[in-house]
Amino acid sequence: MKNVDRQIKDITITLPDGAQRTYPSGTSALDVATDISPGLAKVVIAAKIDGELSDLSLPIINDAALELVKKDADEALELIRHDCAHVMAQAVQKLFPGTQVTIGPNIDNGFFYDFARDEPFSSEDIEAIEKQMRTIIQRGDAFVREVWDRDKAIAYFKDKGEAYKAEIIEDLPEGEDIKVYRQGQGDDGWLDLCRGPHMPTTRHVGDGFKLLKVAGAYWRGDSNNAMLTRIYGTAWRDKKELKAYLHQLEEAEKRDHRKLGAEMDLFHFQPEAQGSVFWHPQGFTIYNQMEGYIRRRLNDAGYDEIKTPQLIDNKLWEKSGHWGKYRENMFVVPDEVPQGSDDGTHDGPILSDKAFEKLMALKPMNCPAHVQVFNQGIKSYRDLPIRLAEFGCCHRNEAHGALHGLMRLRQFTQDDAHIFCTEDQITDEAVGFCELLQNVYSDLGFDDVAVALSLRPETRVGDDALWDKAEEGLRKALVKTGLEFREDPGEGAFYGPKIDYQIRDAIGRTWQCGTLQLDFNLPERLDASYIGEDGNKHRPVMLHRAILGSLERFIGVMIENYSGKLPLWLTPTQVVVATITDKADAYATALQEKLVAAGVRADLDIRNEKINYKVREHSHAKVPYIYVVGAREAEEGTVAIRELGGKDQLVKNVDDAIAGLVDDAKAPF
RNA sequence: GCCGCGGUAGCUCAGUGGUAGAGCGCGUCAUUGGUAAUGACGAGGUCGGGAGUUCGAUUCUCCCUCGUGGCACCA
Repeated sequence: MKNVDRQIKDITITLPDGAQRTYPSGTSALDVATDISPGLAKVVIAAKIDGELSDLSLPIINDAALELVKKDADEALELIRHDCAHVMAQAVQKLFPGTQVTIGPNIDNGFFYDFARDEPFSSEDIEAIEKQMRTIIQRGDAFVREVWDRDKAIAYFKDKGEAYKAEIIEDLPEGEDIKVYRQGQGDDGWLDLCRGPHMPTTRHVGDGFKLLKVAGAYWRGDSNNAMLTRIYGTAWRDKKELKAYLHQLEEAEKRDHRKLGAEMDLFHFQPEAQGSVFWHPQGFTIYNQMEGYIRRRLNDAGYDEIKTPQLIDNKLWEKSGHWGKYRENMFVVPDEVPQGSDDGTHDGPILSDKAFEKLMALKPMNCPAHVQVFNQGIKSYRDLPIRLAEFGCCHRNEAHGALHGLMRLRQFTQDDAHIFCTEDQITDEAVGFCELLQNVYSDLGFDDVAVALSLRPETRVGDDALWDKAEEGLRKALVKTGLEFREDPGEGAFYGPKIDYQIRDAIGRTWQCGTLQLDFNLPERLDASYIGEDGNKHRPVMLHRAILGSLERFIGVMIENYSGKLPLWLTPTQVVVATITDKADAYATALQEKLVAAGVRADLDIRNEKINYKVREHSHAKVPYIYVVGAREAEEGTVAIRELGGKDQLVKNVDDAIAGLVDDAKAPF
């Protein structure tokens, strides 16, 4: 056994099954594993000492609980990915001397490493790096942990030209161990500043990894800093797991709402209106169904729907504070008739110098306009709460790089509403909203909702008593609705605490859609008031709230969640009546008309094509039902129903079929 | 906005320093067929825009533009 010379005392090692073993102090986890069985020693990759993941080789000084971590453990992926990042960095520096390393953390499903290099990495470079990584892994160099003196470490990295690493060490708190992990010897040697732990050797990384993409990233995530080159990779226990993950990526790509949107003829984008949607008839059917559904829900929950102007004088935006805080995201329009020209060429300046004297802005939010509606007339405490809803079309001047299909637009429609209430009504209103939101998400097929309560930030408006009341009001509401939630101190907006709702989709991605935000600021700025029981003026509390967030974006999320196979009530074309021969044309036409009359979105396909062709085409278009009719059905007054993806047909008489379909196609509310 | 990659027919993509090709789709004709590809023929492209190099540019270079993957942003 190693380290016997350092033996001072015996320590007790407790294994997960409760068994206790005695070893000399300084024994490593690997020693323990070897002692238990040589076979075990071969498959362990790390240790958990008193619950903390550590290197196998680390000497254990005192009594400890020890868990030996094998490749099938959850923690194994962390280790594999992190080691893989080290191997990648070594490969990069071997192939591209002069490249500086910066940071390389694990992320979901993989890792990245940021490098500072003048030239970007080409796809051939990436292949070469991967090849080099395999060489390093096959060599099976041991990861060796060393603790360095701080100044020595800084000097070492500075001397090597690793300015970023030196900077990282300089920023580490005084007194923290500067740990370095070395892998390989001489020419094939490499080391990196690292918190660890690592697996025993590079060979343990295995072959379940792949480099995925190269991207730019700012040093320390700050756009004022230098742009580094980031290489993303994914790593798994073995090739099989890797393959499964890559397959999953492909599947996710197939669901991309932009791709499905084009295939299903739902909408398009074009350069003349970047970031804004051209809805096609099929897509707008979905949009209208969604809007109608939310409208019914809001109406039922006691909201009043309004519509407010698109273009509003910037004076209002100044008053609301948006001009100061949000201007760079606003589209500003001069309130001036563009200049004509006498000769009809329109060559002259479009606007006069005075154009800037009066500016209008396309609204980026609806709230100031809603306060204007509230402010009309005198409100009594008896009128509260007042809930004003609007399918508000907003324009935001988003950075070009941020635009992404329906998910991030410059013009979008919020299912927005503002509740004006008293401080005492906060909890009831929040409860009401939470319930409404849960019902809506559940109707739309999202049952996994994560809730976060964001509390007061450093800089804020409103006194602490108000914040106390507001935060407590929201907390109480969440407890009352029985929703599980997390609290995020300091994450609230400057104008009030908020609740954010995240839904999880069919492939595990999360989307932040719903929100409930208290606002102490805007009623003050825009002088909203009501007359209280005491006959005096009071400020109402304002709640901003949305369930879908953006109608467009939510439809994008729905398309991806359902892979385009939306619930029947949202599907643009619910059924196609398709004929086998033209002998059934008249019967099919009558059937389709009957369906339409019953409120079903039904198309007719009496083209001169074979039934195979029609079935294939409509299946591709994801039409949920195909009603096939031929001479037989025409004679018997029936229809052969083919469900999307199904192989069998169900023959029903026409009236039963229609009644059943109408029932299935009912909106959930 | 920043870094990288890309833009060739309606769509997906191949290709070349001598003005272009496939599959699907589209049109016409034939086919009257029973549940995911019937056959034949045909139309369709200033190869994203501009400038440069060249006898000649879709191809090479530069600029612009749009898209895209990240980063930053998302009061």
